[in-house]
Amino acid sequence: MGRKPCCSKEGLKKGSWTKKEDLLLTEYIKEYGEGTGWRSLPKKAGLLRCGKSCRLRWVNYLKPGLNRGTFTPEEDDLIVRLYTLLGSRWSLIAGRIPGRTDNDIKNYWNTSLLKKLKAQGNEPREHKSQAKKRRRKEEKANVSSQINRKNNNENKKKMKKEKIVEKHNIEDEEATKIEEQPHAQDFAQPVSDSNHNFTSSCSNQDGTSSSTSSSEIHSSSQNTEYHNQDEIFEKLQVIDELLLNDNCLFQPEKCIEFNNNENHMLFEEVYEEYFQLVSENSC
DNA sequence: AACATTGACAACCGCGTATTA
DNA sequence: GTAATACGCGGTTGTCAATGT
Repeated sequence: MGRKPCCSKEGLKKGSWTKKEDLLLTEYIKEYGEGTGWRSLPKKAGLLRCGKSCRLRWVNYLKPGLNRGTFTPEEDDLIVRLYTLLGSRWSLIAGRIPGRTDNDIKNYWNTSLLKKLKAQGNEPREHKSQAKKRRRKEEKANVSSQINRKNNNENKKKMKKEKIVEKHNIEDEEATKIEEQPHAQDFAQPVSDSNHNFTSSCSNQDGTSSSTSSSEIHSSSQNTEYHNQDEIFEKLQVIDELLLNDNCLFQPEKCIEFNNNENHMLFEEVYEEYFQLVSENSC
């Protein structure tokens, strides 16, 4: 079964979006919301664009509440820490940084932050998942060059089988990792969840999903030998409280106001302690 | 002034997964 | 149970403005 393209490419516009297109998309979503299906949206909104392209434009550029200002040192720090823990799971990282999108962070990481860190001699180690990905890519490249096209189908079947086995191996490894570092994943839970109790679904590297609630995290942390897990959890809760506050630290227009109030002092204090604890754990 | 290089960011593409029929 | 479809993610490429030569 060949996968069809997400949409017919014929007659569809590509490249930069015009103001008129932005307006059409914004107006449509304002009226009907995001949940009406991206595929059918362009036609309904009068756009000659692929639904995928519309989604991307909305999510990364037009959506209200996006922070398009320069990255603050706090955000830099947060990104580096989360990258160390999660690798290039940009959407998860973005979920912890209000107003920033995965694309934003990914671009910033690739164009600025990584260079900055290299210059400082603080280049982060390649994350486990990244190393695995890289190896798989290299292997794939080698294998594909050797595959005899006549036997392509057979090889595909074989690879499919191998993938299943590999998937199981990854799952085993993830499970082991969680056992070894009980809360490495916990830091990936979005701060901006509306229910605000850390209940969230989390996409794993292999694409599987898991969900954890704060109570589960808390109770499991009590069973761990890591003495500071509870403390980290508490700090995270405080940070979340502060981030969900109207005077969110990462909204630049509110920064001045924020800098002057007590919450900011508290945030800095808790933030400092939080990263100390995370550092101890992630090293 | 003209061209080359670099940096930042927007957008595209392909893949994996979830959902639907 | 399976194929078709839709969505979301991460890697990569394209574009354009700023800067250097």
